[in-house]
Amino acid sequence: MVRAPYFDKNGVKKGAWSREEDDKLREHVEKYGLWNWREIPKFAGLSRCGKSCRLRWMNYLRPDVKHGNYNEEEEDLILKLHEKHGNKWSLIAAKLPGRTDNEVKNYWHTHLKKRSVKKQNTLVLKEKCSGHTSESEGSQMKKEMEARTVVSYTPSNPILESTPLSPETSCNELSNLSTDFCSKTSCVSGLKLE
DNA sequence: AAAGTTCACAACCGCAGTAAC
DNA sequence: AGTTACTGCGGTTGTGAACTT
Repeated sequence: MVRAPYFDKNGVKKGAWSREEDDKLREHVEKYGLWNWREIPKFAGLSRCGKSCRLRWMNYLRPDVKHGNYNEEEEDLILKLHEKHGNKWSLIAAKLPGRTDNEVKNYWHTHLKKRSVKKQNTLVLKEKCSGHTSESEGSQMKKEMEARTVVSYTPSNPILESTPLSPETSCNELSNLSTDFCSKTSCVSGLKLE
């Protein structure tokens, strides 16, 4: 699950942290506090760069950090805050006690992104549908969106790449995905959605 | 059972902001 | 005012586990 430990050309260790390294860092920080991340690894007897130590401490070793087990409240809060602030992970994490920006970011990408995209697409579709009153306009729009789905389905489409599609995926869902991608990328395929 | 694919997440990289000199 | 060093942030990558074919 994590990168295997290795040494770079400068003899600095990288990759997954061992239990022993964690203990050394924790012990040093508890004893002397946080003062200079560049110096801490030297004094703690670690072959790591300061940046790596800082990340390890901030995200996993800090005593107040909790891992996993996100409840619904937290999920909703992340979604709301992301809607409001965008990818300001440190800002979002600050509102969630015990959560780190890295963890929130990972959680959003793996669990909440799909929900967020779907929600946005539903809203966009609702708005568009409410603007088309006649039946012919509605069916015309449906055709248009289905056409966009074909145009937008390329390997470079990040939304589609990140969203698994089953054979049962409806045309509407596909349209939603392409719609979202278009709006996000200023419509690469040249079909603009206003 | 083996091979291929997707998921989950720890860790790295590069950049920007800021403080110190 | 310019340069350097340090820190923090967000994007991205690497890889083992889990799942599917």
